[in-house]
Amino acid sequence: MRLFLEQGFEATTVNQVAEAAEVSAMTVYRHFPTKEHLVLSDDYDPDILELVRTRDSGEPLVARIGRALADGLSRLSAPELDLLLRRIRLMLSAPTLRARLLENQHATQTAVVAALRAERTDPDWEFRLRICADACFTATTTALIRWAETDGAHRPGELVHRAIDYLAEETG
Amino acid sequence: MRLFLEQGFEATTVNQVAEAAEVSAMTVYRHFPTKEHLVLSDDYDPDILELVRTRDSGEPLVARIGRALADGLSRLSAPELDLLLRRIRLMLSAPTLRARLLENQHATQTAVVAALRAERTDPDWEFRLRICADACFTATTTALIRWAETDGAHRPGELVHRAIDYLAEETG
DNA sequence: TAACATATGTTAGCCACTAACATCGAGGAG
DNA sequence: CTCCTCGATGTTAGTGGCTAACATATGTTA
Repeated sequence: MRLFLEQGFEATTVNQVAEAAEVSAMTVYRHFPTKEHLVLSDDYDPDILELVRTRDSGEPLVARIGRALADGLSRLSAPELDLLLRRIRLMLSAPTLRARLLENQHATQTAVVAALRAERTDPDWEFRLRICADACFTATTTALIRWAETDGAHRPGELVHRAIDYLAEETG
Repeated sequence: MRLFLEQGFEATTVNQVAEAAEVSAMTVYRHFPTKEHLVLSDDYDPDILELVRTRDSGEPLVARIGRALADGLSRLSAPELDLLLRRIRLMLSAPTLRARLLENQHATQTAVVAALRAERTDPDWEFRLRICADACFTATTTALIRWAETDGAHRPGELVHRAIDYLAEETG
């Protein structure tokens, strides 16, 4: 992270990271499948799933998933938020990173869908789930980007709440 | 496209594409910035923007953008749909392609936001726009994926309409 | 005909990433 | 204590995406 922030993501080679970590480049690749994974670890999934599962299943899906994500963010500690902020800034600077993040987000969305899939048996239930989960995740990401752009002024959980509210207002 | 479909995206080298096109690899790179761009051309943007702009600005945002996307898809000809279907299938098979598509989608979303930004001056108007545009674009993509998974059974425009409806039903 | 612009080819090189094999250290079996 | 095994690490060589620098050709304009 230090090297990436100092020199930029693309300008930093994996060899430099390996050198700074006092290991060989091969070792880096054994622990992180790609250079992007050095930035994006994505270990929030279990918490998110737990939050979504324990919510009232009577709520509309968007509220249920969206509020879960917002609440999850609200619980992060200051240092966790700090790391998150740095990651987002990096992400905004390197297109390949942004692409990977979107893919990560998609993976988490898939996990959420899998967790809720069994709740109903309507033929289109999974389709419905995917639509709503996607809307919530992209809203969250957009809120986080706004958070980074405004230099962490507001609380991220609050921004996500607002994003979900906007979505509700603009849906006829 | 032929080589990619025959051998898979990752197994096909740019050199092979160049050879099949009877040009040098360098020429390929001069026309397509990356290997992924050989699959993802993304020239629908102008049509989408036009459709969104000419819609009733009194509609809620999600309906406005979502219906525009659905209508745009409904207007595609059979060969265009065929190409689209092949692209989506390829995309689903190669993670790096999926990542790029999500990035493309984000670029289009940015264009839509830029087109509608001037309509209002509320402080959060752009934020609101981004949230809604994202929801509509991911819903469209999810609908298209479902379309590809069911082997083009339904009409894609219709699926997108349904996706937007679901989003409305599940937003409280 | 000459000058120029544009498209293409060639070569060499960087860097992310992989495969194959060598090495080394910690822990268990005897 | 010794030997063996196994897991983590290093080394080397290579593939393939992508770029830069320079050379060549082809068509256009003066």
